Amino acid sequence: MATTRDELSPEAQAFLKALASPTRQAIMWEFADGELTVTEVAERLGLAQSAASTHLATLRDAGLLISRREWKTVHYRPDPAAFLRSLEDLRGHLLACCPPAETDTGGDD
Amino acid sequence: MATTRDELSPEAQAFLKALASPTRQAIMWEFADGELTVTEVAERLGLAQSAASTHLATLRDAGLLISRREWKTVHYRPDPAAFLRSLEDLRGHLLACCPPAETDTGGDD
DNA sequence: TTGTCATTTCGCGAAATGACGATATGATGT
DNA sequence: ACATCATATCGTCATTTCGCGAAATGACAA
Repeated sequence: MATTRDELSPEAQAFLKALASPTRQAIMWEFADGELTVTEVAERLGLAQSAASTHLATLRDAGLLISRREWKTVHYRPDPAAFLRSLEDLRGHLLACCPPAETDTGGDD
Repeated sequence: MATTRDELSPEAQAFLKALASPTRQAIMWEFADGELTVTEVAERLGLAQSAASTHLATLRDAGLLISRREWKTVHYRPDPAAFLRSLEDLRGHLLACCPPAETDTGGDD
């Protein structure tokens, strides 16, 4: 049983704070094309390079992205396993404190 | 199909912003006991009543809580159907942009 | 109507966030 | 060594958020 009434895991907390920003959401959606560098993200989003770097670091720290250094450039890439874990943690906590009515049609998932 | 590469639904956006606050997370976990009034939440969390009211309104606006007025007092209650919808929307978007690698360890759950 | 209780809204100051430009670090090539 | 490119970090400023107390709103009783 992974979820109690305790606080969220630090990863899930960071996950929420990271994705609460519309800018960082937009950054995440860009990764459908695969890996991206800091400069590429900055150009696509119309952000300063420093801003893109900070946001990517936040997303990496939150477990949403993985960074890989290739010579000069750093390539960022989604980490589905990690963010699915946070997502499950979050859902577990929500269902633990606030279960759907038992009188419903029955469990499906 | 509910999820495209588009932006998150406004509900899901509000959901994320609402739960990004540790204080509002703590408020949510209190609802395991059922309905709570503004004053009760303020007392349990050690918050000023006005602060509790604002946070509860934020959570309600984000679809996490439902408010029900009974005479003088307002009773708040979780809305599992709504926040599960936001959770699914969020997961759909993340899986759309960042699908788990097929060559990865393989999905098991 | 007046009075009381619970909640909401307002005003304020402190702290966090997000953007930028400028600078520092790291890696590569000459 | 120096120069260059990509990234990370720093300093600053504007905006937002979060806490509080005080005042306004709404619901009920007398």
